[in-house]
Amino acid sequence: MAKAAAGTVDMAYERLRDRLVAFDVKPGARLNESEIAADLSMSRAPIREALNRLVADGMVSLEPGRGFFCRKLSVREITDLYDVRLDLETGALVVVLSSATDAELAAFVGKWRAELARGDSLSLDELVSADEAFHLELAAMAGNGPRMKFLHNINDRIRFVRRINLEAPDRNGEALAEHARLLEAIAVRDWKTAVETLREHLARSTDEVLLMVQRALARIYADDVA
Amino acid sequence: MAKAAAGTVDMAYERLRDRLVAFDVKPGARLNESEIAADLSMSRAPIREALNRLVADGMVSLEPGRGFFCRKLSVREITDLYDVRLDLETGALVVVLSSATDAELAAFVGKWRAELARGDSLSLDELVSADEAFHLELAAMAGNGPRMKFLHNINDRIRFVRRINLEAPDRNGEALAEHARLLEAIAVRDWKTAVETLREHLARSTDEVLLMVQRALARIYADDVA
DNA sequence: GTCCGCAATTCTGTCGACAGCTTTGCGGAC
DNA sequence: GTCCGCAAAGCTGTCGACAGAATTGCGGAC
Repeated sequence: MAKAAAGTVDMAYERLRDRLVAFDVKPGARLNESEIAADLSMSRAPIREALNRLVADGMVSLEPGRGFFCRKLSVREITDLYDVRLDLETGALVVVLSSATDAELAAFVGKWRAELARGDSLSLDELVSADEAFHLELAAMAGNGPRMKFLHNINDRIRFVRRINLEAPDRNGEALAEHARLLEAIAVRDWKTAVETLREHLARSTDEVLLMVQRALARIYADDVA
Repeated sequence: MAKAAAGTVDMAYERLRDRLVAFDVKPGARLNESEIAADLSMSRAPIREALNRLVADGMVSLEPGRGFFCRKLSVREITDLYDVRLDLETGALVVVLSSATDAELAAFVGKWRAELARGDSLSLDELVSADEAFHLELAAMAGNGPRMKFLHNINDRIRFVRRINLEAPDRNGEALAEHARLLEAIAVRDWKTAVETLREHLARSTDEVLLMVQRALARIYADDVA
């Protein structure tokens, strides 16, 4: 009764993380281990191990004696995460502009020029993943593993509201334009405008985030109304 | 047979993390669950849960079917972590200088002026924790929870080599001087020199890190020679 | 002396069980 | 009608056990 192929805990971790990212579980709700175990057809042990990983990720909290709880959705946390993301991506951008080869830069710019060209024809989901991929691939060129891990963690935690933010038609057009501007600055290694554009692109006022979170909560609790 | 006071897993997590931070376990060595369980007087279950948290922290890796292994000590990872730390602390510094009240700034500056004044009389251990506390408290003033969690994680992962770096007599004097300079720039909200000083303070060349890691490895494997 | 292969041992990964705390839900008092 | 308290149910936290894979160590072949 050893393992199932390769990593039963990993599977539980990924599936639970996906649910939490999408807020399939309501914020602050308790996670019933037995229920999850039955749902994923495994024992409680691997579930608890996966949940403990998610505790370290900040995706769930553990109240001793009471169990695991879904992360709350707070304005403060989202703005904080956006701030950290800005720091990490800015740092990566500077590294990339100063140390990437011309070929690497050209490949990146070429690929994303093409992607952006057909930006209007993308569905919302495609647009959201393209947005995330753009930022991640740019940062990945800096070749810093730990930074990428932090960025992935941040992306998981903000994805839900980020998606909602991009739903606004004017906002996603704006985002595409900002990407294009950033891309052209990168193409010519224009350090200053690239950083400035990224800063403006990622800057989120508390008011804006408040709105995003409110809409997110409405979405999450929508089916309770029906 | 419920729980012991408050969080058996937490205790295992903290004790294991302390060992891993100090490289009481050799890099790449396999962690024997039964052994650890016996040592901490508990079952394997909470040990495995704690280890899974440490996987998410990047302190151990999990090879499916083979077990948990202590993190390796690589030059690349240390430089990467230093780079990320620089980004995070720089971001925090900017926030602090632009949004902290005069009273907060004065309190911080006053406290650390006094601390730095008696810097020469500190033992190495005290100096190391003072160094870490200085940076953490400064960053904490930005009031960003996630960023602090990332910084704590980074500190845990670089502490061993950081300590060795501070052992060099000239280096720790240098560090104190840099702290002092940074502190005075903060006192007058001199944004530019503060950031520049921090940058120089945290900049680590690959060669320098290579030396730190080499010394670290020598230290870790020292008892094998005897 | 070295290398290969097999057997014994060790360890992981998972499960089911159980003790005790938390919560829930009912019933009675006021 | 509301509130308090108690009993029943549910869930967590931990343990021991076991099946199967990985490693180790021995013995024989060359």
